[in-house]
Formats: sequence, structure tokens, C-alpha cells
Amino acid sequence: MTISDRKEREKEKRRNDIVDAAEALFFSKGYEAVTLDEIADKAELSKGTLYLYFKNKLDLYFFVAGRGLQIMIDMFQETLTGEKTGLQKVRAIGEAYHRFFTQHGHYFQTVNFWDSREIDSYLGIPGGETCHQLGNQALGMVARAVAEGVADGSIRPDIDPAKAAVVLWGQATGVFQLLQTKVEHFLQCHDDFPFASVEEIVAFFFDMIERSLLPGPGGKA
Amino acid sequence: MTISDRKEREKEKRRNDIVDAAEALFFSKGYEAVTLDEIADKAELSKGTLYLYFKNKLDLYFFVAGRGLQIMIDMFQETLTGEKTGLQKVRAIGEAYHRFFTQHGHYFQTVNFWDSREIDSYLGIPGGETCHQLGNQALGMVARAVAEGVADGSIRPDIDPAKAAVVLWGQATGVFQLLQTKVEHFLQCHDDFPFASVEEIVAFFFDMIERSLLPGPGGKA
Amino acid sequence: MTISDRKEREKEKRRNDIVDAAEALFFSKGYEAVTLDEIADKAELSKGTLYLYFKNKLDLYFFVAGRGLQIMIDMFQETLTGEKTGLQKVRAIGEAYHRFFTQHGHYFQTVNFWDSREIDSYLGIPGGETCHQLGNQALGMVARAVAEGVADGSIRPDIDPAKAAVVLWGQATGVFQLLQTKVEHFLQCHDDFPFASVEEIVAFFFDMIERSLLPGPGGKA
Amino acid sequence: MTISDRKEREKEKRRNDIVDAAEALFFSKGYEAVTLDEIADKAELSKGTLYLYFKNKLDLYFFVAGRGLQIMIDMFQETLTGEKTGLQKVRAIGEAYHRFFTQHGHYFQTVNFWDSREIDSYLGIPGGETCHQLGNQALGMVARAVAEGVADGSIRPDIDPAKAAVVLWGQATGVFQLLQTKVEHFLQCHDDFPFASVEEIVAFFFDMIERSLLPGPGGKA
DNA sequence: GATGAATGAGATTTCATTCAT
DNA sequence: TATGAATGAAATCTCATTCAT
Repeated sequence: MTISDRKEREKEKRRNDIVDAAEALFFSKGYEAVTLDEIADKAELSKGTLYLYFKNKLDLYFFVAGRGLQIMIDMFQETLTGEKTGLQKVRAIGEAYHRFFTQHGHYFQTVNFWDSREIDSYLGIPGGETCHQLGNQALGMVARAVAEGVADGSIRPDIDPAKAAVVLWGQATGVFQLLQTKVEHFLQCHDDFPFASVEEIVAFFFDMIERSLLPGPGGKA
Repeated sequence: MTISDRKEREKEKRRNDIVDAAEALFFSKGYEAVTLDEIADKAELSKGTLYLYFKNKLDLYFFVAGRGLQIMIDMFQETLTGEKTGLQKVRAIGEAYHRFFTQHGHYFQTVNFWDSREIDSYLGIPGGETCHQLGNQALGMVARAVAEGVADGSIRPDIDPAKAAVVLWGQATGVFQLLQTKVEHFLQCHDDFPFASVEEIVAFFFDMIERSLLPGPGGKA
Repeated sequence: MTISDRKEREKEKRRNDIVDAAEALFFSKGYEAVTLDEIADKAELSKGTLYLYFKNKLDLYFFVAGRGLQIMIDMFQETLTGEKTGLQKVRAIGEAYHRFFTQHGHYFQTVNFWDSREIDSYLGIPGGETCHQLGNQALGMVARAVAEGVADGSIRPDIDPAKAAVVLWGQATGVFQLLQTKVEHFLQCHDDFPFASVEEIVAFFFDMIERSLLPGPGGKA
Repeated sequence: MTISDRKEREKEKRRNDIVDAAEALFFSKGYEAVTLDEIADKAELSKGTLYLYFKNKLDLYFFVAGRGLQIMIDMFQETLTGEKTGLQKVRAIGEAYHRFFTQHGHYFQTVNFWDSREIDSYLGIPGGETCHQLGNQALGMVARAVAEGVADGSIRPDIDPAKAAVVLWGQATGVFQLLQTKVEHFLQCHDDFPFASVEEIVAFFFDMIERSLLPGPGGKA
């Protein structure tokens, strides 16, 4: 029992060491620029060994993305403690997602990399499956928060939690992605319009979201 | 003059033929799966010749994305004719973007591919520069529509057009991307929540947007 | 004594189990296509354990070949019972070899695999040494039969048994090998010549051999 | 015309250079011990280039075998000039085959390597197809010689040329192969029987063949 | 301009074999 | 003895890109 346990733990540790090495490289050079030889070198292992632990380069990358998703989910979970209305929970998740984006930009990128792939392209790859699970888990948290908000009256009653979760998730991801890839440029080029800071944009985004969820006279006819 | 003009036109035509060939392949197999050999074959040219017209594979892909952006912008422009309030224009652009996504899913994907790249990775590549211009143009159209709305009172006055444009663009793109890559799965897996159809999700999204733009009592303090 | 005997027997049994597993795989997929992982799996052992019983993959294969040689030799021995002239014994061995080829085509192949290797490549490997012994034994049987034939007058007197044994062995092996590897094709492609059945070819071969061994006027000057 | 001709010739030359390099290595170390990197090095080309000219390592090896077969066939053709009876032609081919074996032992080995493979394993590989053609050609020469012998009365009339060709080919190949792989040992180990020299064995073999082909009283009923 | 052969790097994969436990 | 993780070398294959003609 203890022996196989130890083996299991060691195997897990080794896998982790590899992901550590890969992650550092992926973060510093991007997916395409990294070679498996480099990863093997950095992990002080042979290339063949990598293939004992991962199906291929993409699988390895998805494991990094999985880490990112896990960190993100942990941040969500942390933020949900304490008494909160549903709407407050939605906002809390949104802010946690934003903190995740800010504090773990590289992980956000890996998650996005995964997110922008068609499902068929990662189901069947262990790392991809993991991401899939975690992605669903995250979406479920949003949906549950919305449902609570509908139940406790902090969110307007005509909202379908599932629809809302998908839309909220897509919106936030899209906005953050845009900020990540184009932000430098937007803050420079104010030819037509004076562009605001990233923080202002994010604040505006959160305000928009809140408005659209609040109960009020604007209920869809 | 006329000679070099003709040369230029011929060169342009040839470039177009190549993009035609590349586009068909990219659409059917995705960027990575397509080889320049295939493109050269399909264009009935040698591989080396491709490099006379394009800097590299990515450049070629960005030219396809540029076509997509142009189509999208044309759709925007078309929809903006007639008497409309600013809010109606914003909605019209949103709906045109959605039509673009629906009717030109493959182009939407190429545009997204470009969109998810850091600026540095495409400035300096002709195709990338084109995308950059067109992307800015599109964003400008949104900002202008918002500004008009603010001016004509159809959009609440405390909104900054530039911020709003960035946020709106990111939101819509993120939602559509999510629908494109994960939609099949979402429509199947309604374990916790009954997932709605794509149309319902989109409708909900537009409703959210409109709510958040409307003038009303919810004005940010 | 009894303990080490038991150990020995157990070791032998284990070795046999491994050869059983390997044999099945080699027969179905050929030497190169089989991996030691597969063999270990099939034998329900770890890969490392295989190396406690065999020097390497080739050694293991030679053990299979050794089995084949033993079966062949047994078939030779069986066929030599009863009153027979030397020529009849030679023929009997030839027919037994042919039965071996027909009934144990896979073993014939393994034997051939060994046979076509240079001596240096298998001396020093236990399985190879075994094959070597058994091969010599088989050749000796042929030589003895020829010698008997010379003695009893059924084979022409100017024949040297050793030379004849080598030649007969090589001839038969070569013909059978050709039949095994190319037979399907030969029976189809009769463009220039109407190819006969395998049986006819074998019959013709035996007839040739007999003619060349018979005493008669054709004695080499 | 001349341009594409030159290209063709150059391509052929390049292919030949590669085969030259590969041949030298295969001859000195054997198929398995040679790596494609070595071949590329020796040919002063990149490994990728090898794959422009050959499907894989085996294909390359078969091209070497093809050279061997061509040399062999040329030796056959040379020997068939001049007035000869069918039987004399058969013998001449046999002796040429023996010279090929003696003077081009390495080529004989490559040919044998091919010969011992099942047809399915090399059809579909260009080099294998070439070998197949050449092998058939060689066999056809034997069959034709036998047919002539039957026609001119130098070979007994009840012989079927096709059957005889297959059998003769197999016999000779088998005997030579045995001599090549085991000869050193046979000439040493004369425990039971005094082994003769290689030459004597070959002479005996040819004598056997001739006896079995000659017209005479032993005609099969 | 146009060609296509050549490159060189790297992904992917496979495996026999070794070794620490 | 037995294990199975790790190795390291190699085969295979693919491709974007370059370059001599």
C-alpha cells in the first residue's frame, strides 16, 4: 500500500517537475518556439522520458493550461466565502477572474490557448480532458452564482443561469484577451479617441455587466 | 507608367490567386495542418514563388484574415445606412458582426486567430499590418456609433465611446468564439442546467448589451 | 540439491513461458514488429525480467528457432525408423523437412532467420549456441544417411557424404524459402510460363535430387 | 527538353551518390548497424534530403539490392553470348551466379536480404518493386535457358522450364547462402566428417544439377 | 520572376537495454 | 529475483524557408 503510494507520489512529482520545466519555457518563449529537447534538458530528463508522461507537446501544454485553470478555480472558490448575494458572487467571480488575468497573465494565455481550440482537438488528449473538466467546473460556478442571484432577487428573474454563464464567461474572456494582446497599442494610439487606462476599461466592463443583471424596469418585454 | 501599372495589377491578381488557394485550404484544415506545398500545388505555382508574394506562411494567413476583416467592415457599412440613432447603430453593428460570424464562420476564425496574437507578432508583416489597419477601422466604427448615441441621447451620457468600443468588441468576440468552439458540447451537456440554443444565447447577449447602454436610473454614481 | 533442482526446474519453466509468449507474437507479426513490451505483457512479467532469462531480443528469438529445430529433428528421427536404404533415408529426411516446412511454416521461418545469419552473430548468445548445436545435429543426420547410402549402394559411390549433406541442406532450404516468400506471386504471374502448383514444384525438386544421387552411368568422369 | 533532361540526369546522379554512400556503409556494417545520419553525412547531404529520394531506410537498402541484381543480370547476359546448348546456358548462368556470389559477396547478401522477405513487405516500396522486376527477369532467363535445352535436346524433355527455374534458383541461392554464412565453421569443424573446401562443394553442387537435367534412362515415368 | 531541390531543425515515436530499488 | 522507470539512440517524417539556376 505505502510502497505503491510512494511510487504514485513520486510519479506525480516527476510529472510535476516536467510541467515546471515546460511551463517556464512556454511562459518565456511561447508554445511554438519551445522544443521538446529544451524541455527535456531543463527537466534534466531524456526526451523519451517526456513521452512516458505526456502524449505530445500539446498534451504537455494543456497540462500547463490545467494548472492555470486550477489556480483560477481556487481563486474563485476563495472569493466565494462569506455571506454574499448571488449578484455579489457573480461580481466576486468576475473580479477574481480579473485578478487571475492580472496576476497570472501567462496562465491566462495558456487557458485562452486551450479555450480557442475546438473541442474535438483536445478530447482524447489527457491534458485536454483535464482542461475540459476544469473549464466546465468554472462555468458551473458562474452558473450557480447566477442561479443564486435569481433566487435571492439580486439578479433579475427572467435570466437563465446557464445562458448567462456562457455569455458572461465569453464576454470577460474576450475583453481580457483584447486587453492582453492589444493593450499596449490602445494606450498609445488615441488618434480619434482618448483611450483610457486598462483599469478604467475593466471598471467600465464590470459596470456594464452589473447593469445588465440588475433587476429593474428594463426587463425584457 | 502603364507598364508598371499592368505589372502591378498582374502581381495583385497573382497574389489574389494564391490567397484563394490558401484560403480554401486554411478553411478546410486549419492553419497548422496546411503546408505550403499544398498551397503551391493548389495555386499551380512552385513553393518558392509563394515567397515572392508573401513574407511567410503567417503573412499569407493574415492576408486571408484581412479579407475577412474587409468583408466584416463592408457588412458594417451596409448596415449603417438609413436613419438610425446611435444605439440603433451599435445594435446594427452587433447584429452585422453576428451575421458575419454566422455566415462567414471561417473568416471569423481567421480574424480571431489574428486577434488573439500580440501586436508585436504581426507588425512588420504586410498581412498583419493590413489586419491592424482594418481592425482599427472596425473599432473606430463602433466608437463612432457609441459617440453618436451619447450625442443623440440614445445611450447614457456617462459612457466613454472609446472604452465602450473596446469592451463591446471584446465581449462580442469572446461570446462568439466560445459559441464557435464549444457550442456543440454545451448544447449536449445540460447536466446541471438546461442549455439553451445558440440563438437564445445570442439574443440574451444582445439584450444584456442594450440594457447596459440604455440611459436610466442605474447611472454610475 | 533438491532445492537448487527445483529452482532450476522453475527457472526452466519460467523461461518456457516466456518463449511461449514470444513465439506467439513472433509468429503473428514477425521479429522486428514485436516489442519486448508486448512479450512482457503477454508473459505477465516485467520487461526487465525478460533480461534475467535471455540475453536480448535476438537470444529470445533464437530460443524459438531452437524449438523449431528440435521439432524438425524429432520429425527426422521419427521418419528414420524402420528398414530403409540410405537413399530412402535421405528421401525420408527430405520429405520430413518438407512436412516440417508445410506444417510448421512459422518455425521454418525462425530457423531460416537463424540460418541466414553469420555464425559470429549468434555464437556467444545462448539461444544461438543451441541453434548451432541442433543445426549441426540435423546436418549430421543427413550426412549419415548419405554415408549409409554410399555404403549400401543405393547412392553412387563417388559422393562425399559431408559435401552432399551441405549441398542437400542448402538446396532444400533455398527452395522452400523461395516457395514461402514468393509462392503467391509465382502462382499468379504466368505470363511467360505456366507456373505449376507448389506441390508439383516440390515433387520436381525431389525428383531432381534423387536423380543426382542415384548410381548410374552419369558418374562424373 | 535538354534542360529537363539535364535535371533528370542530375537527379539520377544524386540518387546514385546517395546509394553509393549507403552501399559503402551497409557493406561494412550491415543493414541494422547503419544509421541514416551516417548515410546523410557520408553523402554530404541532410537527412531530410534522403527522404526526397527514398521512402525510408529499407527502400534505400533495396536500391542497393537492385544494383546487385542488375550486376548479376549483366553477368548472366554476358555469359549467354556465343553458341551454346540450353544445358550449357543453364550451366553458364549457374557459374555466373557463382561468380557473382564470389566476386560480389556483399551484393549477394543484399539480394538475399530482399529475397528472404515476403512479397507484401516490399511491393509498394520503389526499391522493392525494382528488385521484384529484376528478380523476375533473372528467373525468366533461367527458365528460357531450360526451355531452350528442352527444345534442343540437351535437357530431358519431361522437364517443365518454369518449375525447373524456380527450383534451380532456390537451390543455388540456398547453397550459396549456406556457404556464405556457415562456411568458416564448416571448414573448421570436421568432427564427424572431413569437410571439403568451398570449391569442392560448389563443384559437387553443379555436378548434381547437371545430372538431374541430363536426358537419360531415369526419366520420370 | 519562377523554380524546385536542398536544407536543417524539430516533432513524434519507438525500443532495446540498463539500473536503482 | 523482479520491477518498471529511465535512457539514449535512432527512425520516420514533416515543413517552413532558402538559394542556385
